[in-house]
Amino acid sequence: MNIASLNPEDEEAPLGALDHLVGYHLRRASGAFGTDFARAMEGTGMRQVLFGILSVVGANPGINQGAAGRSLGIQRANMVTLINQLSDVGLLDRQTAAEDRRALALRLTPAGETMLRECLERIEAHEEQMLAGLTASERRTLIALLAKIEGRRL
Amino acid sequence: MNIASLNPEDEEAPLGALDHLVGYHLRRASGAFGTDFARAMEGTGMRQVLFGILSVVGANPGINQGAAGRSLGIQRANMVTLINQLSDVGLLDRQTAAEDRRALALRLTPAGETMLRECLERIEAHEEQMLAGLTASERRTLIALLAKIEGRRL
DNA sequence: TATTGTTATACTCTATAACTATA
DNA sequence: TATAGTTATAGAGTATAACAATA
Repeated sequence: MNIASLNPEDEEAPLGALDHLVGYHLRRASGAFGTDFARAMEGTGMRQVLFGILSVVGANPGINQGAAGRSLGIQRANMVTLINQLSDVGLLDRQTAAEDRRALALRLTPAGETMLRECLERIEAHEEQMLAGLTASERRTLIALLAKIEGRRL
Repeated sequence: MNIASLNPEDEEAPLGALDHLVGYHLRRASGAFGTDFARAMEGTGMRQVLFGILSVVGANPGINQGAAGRSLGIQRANMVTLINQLSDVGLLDRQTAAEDRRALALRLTPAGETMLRECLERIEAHEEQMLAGLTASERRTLIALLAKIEGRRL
């Protein structure tokens, strides 16, 4: 019963250079979060992007579709379908903006407010589970480091 | 000249609850890395997934297609197309494994070795740029924290 | 002219189910 | 029966270009 064969098939194979790359670990960690997020949202119809929109609109009632997208890094063209989806299920209300008749002002419906609140509860449990291995201080550090990286996008 | 209007359109709108969620910041940071990775790889035809495969195969010559996928979190079915792409451009060699005629043993071609080496150079510059705001110690911390999170996937 | 939202489109990544050939 | 690879397919995220209405 040898501990490791030359061609490892039971243990995970070493990753090579990849293992030292921040980008790789970001991708895997983000993917793991995404998968568990989907599981946590089961039955609600919410996804990461859609919840993001609910959150921003909830925090900025009457915000323009474009501005909401910009704050989330979502392109104009892609916002259309996403807003349609939220509107179609009655979570979001869109009306031509009074000051600028090109723009659409977004607001949560009462159902949208409820959905935001209920999802947030589930998400907090999901984050708690995904971050169980990290102390409160480590979680703060992690967010701070990630925020620095995001900043470099713009 | 007021600092912030009630309906912010020039500044970025606040994100609401989203801003305290690790999952959100992971997604944005990972996306930023992905975009810059693509820019850094321009002209090579390499993408994050494909480079990952090159790296693992390079570190484990003769590894089975399935084992390579498992170590990267890529499903069997999706490996097929990816390996085809690498094989089609002559970066990767696949041969029926001697010990198990169901399996395919993967190896880098000389061109694959070169591609791996050259991409790695570009990637190191790309990571350096994306992480310019972080000290060496912060980078180590970040990788360590991310690794803990990934572990929770399996 | 520039901007808001829209349509059309295409590419990548990921996921599931069913098949084949070997073991 | 189980495993390695394959095929087919579908959903989701993101990207670009071109257009209409409004500013």
